[in-house]
Amino acid sequence: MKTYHHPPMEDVTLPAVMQALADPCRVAIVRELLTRDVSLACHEVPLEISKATRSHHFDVLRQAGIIHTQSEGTKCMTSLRKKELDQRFPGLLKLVETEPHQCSKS
Amino acid sequence: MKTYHHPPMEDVTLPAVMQALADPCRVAIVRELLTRDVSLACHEVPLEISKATRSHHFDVLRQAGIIHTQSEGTKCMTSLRKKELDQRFPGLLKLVETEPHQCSKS
DNA sequence: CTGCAAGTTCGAACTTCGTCGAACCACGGA
DNA sequence: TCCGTGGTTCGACGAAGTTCGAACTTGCAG
Repeated sequence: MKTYHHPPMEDVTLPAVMQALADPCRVAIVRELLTRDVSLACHEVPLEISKATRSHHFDVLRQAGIIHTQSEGTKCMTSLRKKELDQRFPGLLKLVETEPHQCSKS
Repeated sequence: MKTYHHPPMEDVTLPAVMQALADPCRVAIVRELLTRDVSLACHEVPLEISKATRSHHFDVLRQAGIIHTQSEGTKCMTSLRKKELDQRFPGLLKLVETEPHQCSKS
């Protein structure tokens, strides 16, 4: 059973978070988590990209402190670190939530 | 006298803005403009980078719709597109303002 | 045990980014 | 008219990021 590393929120910097959210796919992932407000398995987020790329994007978000991942059997359940994010970067998630945008595949 | 192109705010996307703010130097520039609340010439922002790189960063911020630049004699005065940004991405500038961070040169 | 489904890891190809020096341009002052 | 200052542009470079297929791992169902 795989374990994941999640950085403590105080180590997360603004540029790092911005970097993570600078990709439309990753914004789409965060939005999905925001609007459905539950844990999701990676493959449940609708994206037209390969498994490998998908895994990579979740990696980036995790290292940026934005999501939390946990193995459950053969799946890996992902949730937003919502409370912590709201405390450290107030308003950030709201930006992602309300912004009208499009999800392309790159 | 050089003129600059400034994208209309409705064309600015969240990933693009995030991308622009994903660099510590550029965050530092925006912060400087925020806290001093005036137009500044490029060279007045304290950064340990070359002229060329500085020009590049201002370019990126301008294309991302974050700053406005105007020639004045031999200088170019730069200001934040504060009102527009606050309307399109409420809370964004506040994030930049309040986040404790460090400006390294890369 | 076998097979499948969900994810991860690896390596490769490719693109984009950050940085700089050098050359250049344009304005203003002496 | 010549010079200095403030910025831009160009070309180059290495570092970093994106994407994929293929091979691998792990747990579950039958």
